Amino acid sequence: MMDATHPTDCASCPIRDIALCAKCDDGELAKIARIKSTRRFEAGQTIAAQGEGIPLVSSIVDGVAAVSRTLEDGRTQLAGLLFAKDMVGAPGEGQAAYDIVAKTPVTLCCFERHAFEAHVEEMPHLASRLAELALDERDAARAYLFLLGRKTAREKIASFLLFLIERQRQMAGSEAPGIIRLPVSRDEIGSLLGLALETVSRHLNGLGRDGILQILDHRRLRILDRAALERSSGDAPAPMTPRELQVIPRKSA
Amino acid sequence: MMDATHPTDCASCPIRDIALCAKCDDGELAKIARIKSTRRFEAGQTIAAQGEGIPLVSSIVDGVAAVSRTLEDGRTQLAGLLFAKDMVGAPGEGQAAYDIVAKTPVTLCCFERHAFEAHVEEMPHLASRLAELALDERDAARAYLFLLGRKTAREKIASFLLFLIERQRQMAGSEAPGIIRLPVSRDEIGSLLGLALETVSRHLNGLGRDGILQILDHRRLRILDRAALERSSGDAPAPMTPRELQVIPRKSA
DNA sequence: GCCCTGAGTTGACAAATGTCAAGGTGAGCC
DNA sequence: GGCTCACCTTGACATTTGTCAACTCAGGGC
Repeated sequence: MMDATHPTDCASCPIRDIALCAKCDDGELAKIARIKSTRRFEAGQTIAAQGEGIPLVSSIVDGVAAVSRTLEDGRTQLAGLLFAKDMVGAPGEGQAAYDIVAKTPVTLCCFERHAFEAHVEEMPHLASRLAELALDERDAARAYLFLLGRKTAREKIASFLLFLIERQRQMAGSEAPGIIRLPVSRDEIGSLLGLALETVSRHLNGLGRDGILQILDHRRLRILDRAALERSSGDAPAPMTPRELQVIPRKSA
Repeated sequence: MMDATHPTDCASCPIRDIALCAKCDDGELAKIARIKSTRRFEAGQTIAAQGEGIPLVSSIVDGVAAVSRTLEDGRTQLAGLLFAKDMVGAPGEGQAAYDIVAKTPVTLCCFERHAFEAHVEEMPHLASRLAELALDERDAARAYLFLLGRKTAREKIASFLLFLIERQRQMAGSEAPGIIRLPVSRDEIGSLLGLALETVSRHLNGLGRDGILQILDHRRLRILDRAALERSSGDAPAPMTPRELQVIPRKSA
């Protein structure tokens, strides 16, 4: 289920400044480094399973994972993606609330749960950083909810692409500018957006036909017209006519 | 924008055991009580506005609020509901990420931000409780995402009702058992579920015609057949035929 | 090379949902 | 009482999207 442990150096850690340890000074860092290990998962491997206890607290150093749920009949429903700095098991979580599955090769920075929780209680830096990260993830989940509200399939897909662009920009240098790497299949994009995989395929190709993007291969797109993509997302930088205060109508069926 | 300040007693606080202060001992409680105040908002009032700084850190003591976003043209999109114990401004949040609007009368327990943040740094109980609450809210937002994935309108509505039942059960005694109070209009339910208000109305009445529930008035329902409601929610306690591992198909158009 | 598999694409059709429009109901107010 | 207004309901119709099915394409193993 998981690869060997690779101890690594915090000084060269790509998420040193944004991870749980971001506020720790060198002394504190040395303390938690003692209970630290690095783990690697290949695409497709389950990092944490719903209902199982997680003996580790960890953050994603590199790669993309999905928050998912497996139904009794074996089918899978996705509810979001996790990127560098996102936490996988958190202190105080008795057991995982859902599955976390690697969608690309994922590197995790892990701490032994029990020891980590003890450190949290004595290092205010760590506790408050933990709270900040948890609030960030809450806000990310909410932002994702806004991405899905009352939109057409095309708008959802455009929004999703913009979301990926934003995420990939944050962890800079991953790809040539203007290129999006899709970490998931058409079917999984459908699961993330509540659409059928055929609908995803059609609208992705539709955006291509409209000259907004170019499909390089199944997992890579080139954005040709970012402004048009934004207009397609339905996230109204808005018509100029101020209408009465009302709830957003879904753009169509 | 907000009512007068009403100092109240923590000993009789309905969220004493689940709020930010849950882990605080009497001494710590006394400390933070000094910077505490209670505020009340009427239904419809904006508690926090997107982009504005929030000078207070607070938790909902009673009532229901919505996480929402206002588009440039004045229309509103909802992305979730907030109940007792949920936080409204959190420590470390420079400014609100979205609007928070009261949907019923809401009572908040508020702390002056700057002083509260200082307390967080020196009280590990407070910091770790804050992190727990933030993680809870992250998980609630994710659970809500699962509620929306690849479902028909009827399934979404049934799931939403079950979600409300669960929330109302937690803050016990609010209503006779089997009665659901809807904190929002049909239009707002539509915004929460990504549906047209007419679709919400039709399926709500459809559930009524099927004997699953009874519409008492626009804001109150009686659940007549909880098991059938669960079956209608699409959250598969599942057909017994184990199928191949695949992504959940949307149940229909 | 060949076959097999998984993923993606495309088309035809059906069904669910959105849109438009008309009408109903209840609360508050004069 | 009888307004008005907001909210809800209901119907008819248009459109999007899902479903089913066939086909293509690329990769891996033998």
